[in-house]
Amino acid sequence: MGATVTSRALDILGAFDGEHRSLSLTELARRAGLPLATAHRLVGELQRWGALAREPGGEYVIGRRIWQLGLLAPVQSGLRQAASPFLHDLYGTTLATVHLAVRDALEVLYVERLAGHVSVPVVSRVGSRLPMHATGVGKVLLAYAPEEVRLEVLQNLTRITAYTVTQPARLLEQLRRVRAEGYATTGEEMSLGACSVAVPVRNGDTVVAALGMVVPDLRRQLPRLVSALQVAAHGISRTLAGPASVQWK
Amino acid sequence: MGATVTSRALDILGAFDGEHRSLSLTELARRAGLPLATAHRLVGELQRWGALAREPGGEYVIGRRIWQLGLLAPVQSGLRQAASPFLHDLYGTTLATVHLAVRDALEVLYVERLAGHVSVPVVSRVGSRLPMHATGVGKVLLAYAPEEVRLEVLQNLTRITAYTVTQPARLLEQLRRVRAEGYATTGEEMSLGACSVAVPVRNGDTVVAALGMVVPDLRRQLPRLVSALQVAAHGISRTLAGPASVQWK
DNA sequence: AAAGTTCTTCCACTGGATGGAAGGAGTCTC
DNA sequence: GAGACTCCTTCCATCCAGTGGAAGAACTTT
Repeated sequence: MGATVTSRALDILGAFDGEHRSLSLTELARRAGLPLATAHRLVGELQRWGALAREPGGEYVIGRRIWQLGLLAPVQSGLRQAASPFLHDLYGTTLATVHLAVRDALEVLYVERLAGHVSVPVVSRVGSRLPMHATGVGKVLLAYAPEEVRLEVLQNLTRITAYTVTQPARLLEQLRRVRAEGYATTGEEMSLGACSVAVPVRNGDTVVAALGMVVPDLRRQLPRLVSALQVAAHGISRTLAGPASVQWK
Repeated sequence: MGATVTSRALDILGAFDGEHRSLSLTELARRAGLPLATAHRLVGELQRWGALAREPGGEYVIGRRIWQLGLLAPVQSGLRQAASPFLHDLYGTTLATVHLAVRDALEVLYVERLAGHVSVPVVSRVGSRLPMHATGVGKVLLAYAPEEVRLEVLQNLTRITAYTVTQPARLLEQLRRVRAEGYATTGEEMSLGACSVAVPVRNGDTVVAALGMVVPDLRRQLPRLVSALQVAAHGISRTLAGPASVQWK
């Protein structure tokens, strides 16, 4: 094998995801790729600490202590909190689905999402990951990502809908325009019936997040949406750079 | 020593808290009680997995992966989501600080909190823990906790303000009344200038959480607040019991 | 009651974990 | 600008915590 103990414990935690919020010991062992006895021992220890909890039915779920720890992550305590009021304003004035996302390795990680009943059905959830090349926020983040990230992503442009951009050259051209014009758009590239616009959120000079909206149709209202997004993005940037908040250092 | 590898890895994670969101390797090792070399190795592994992240300055913070995992905890995905709209309604009609909390071992764990600018300054934050005997939500949770929990808590009634109830007999009497009347109150027992009311939130027959509000003065408006809280609590209960939501099993 | 599950415990062997020590890489001090 | 800091990284011989097959307990199903 050659697996460290820590990596095994982490594999157990990694066995949980949006589709698997509660797992029996056996499932957990199988998904983590560990022998039952080993999983049993590790799971016991994780549970005692509070990383996992056991439901009445005997199944394991993520524990409160992990939830609590997660609240300390900078995504949550810095970015998310700084952005929250601006997202609400945006949502209030447009009533479209609003997204805040960061780049995590080669994917988009959704940090916050506001969606009304009215709005277009969207795939993303808070905490979920999507490919960068097919989402508005993803294109923004990719446009400002380090060269090597961009190259790697361009090598693997998987098709999701008929409109997904899968030619590296075409995407590169789009990214160039994102940098030039300050916003990105998509048209049914991730899911049919959904278009999106997104703009960068900066902290100082570096782009730290992207702010986007999803609407059924862009054509008519693009300029209006872009400026609304930019106002909000600037607000977030100012808050981030601002009075070092309460929670920095 | 006799510490398992897993426990050491967890000690590292446990070194982070609300007052220590970012730690240098040395601090981390000291707080976790580990030799530097050991901490270094474990921290590296945690970072590679995404449990920790490294800031530009070289300090470690909780990583996005932990944040993401935390979103899967039942506290978050079941209770918190079910309660959210009702909390907003409550807040909207009263403009007081609103709290949702659960019992975690012998303490109150705050799951959600809405506070306006207007409201009384309060100690609690989302994810923080406070003693049960000095908070409204705590008294509710204690009143419905298993006998053994109650006994243990009663043995250690630390004084926080001049008004904190520290006599076991007096607290027991209060808890009896909580069960009889369906709500609990506090008057400056946790922090001066703040009073609170709280009611239980049930899932079926069992009390799973407490819903509370903090106000500068109770006298005049108690009945009004209690009924508002109860309406909201019932709503939450119904949602919890309800259509098994999207996210159960 | 027999044949399934899934979970828990045990224990002799072994390879991953350990941590003191030495060596970088900055930063401050006089 | 040499010396004294602090903080981080790497190395490796020793050893103890981790391992996981197997047996058995606790259920459920047939």
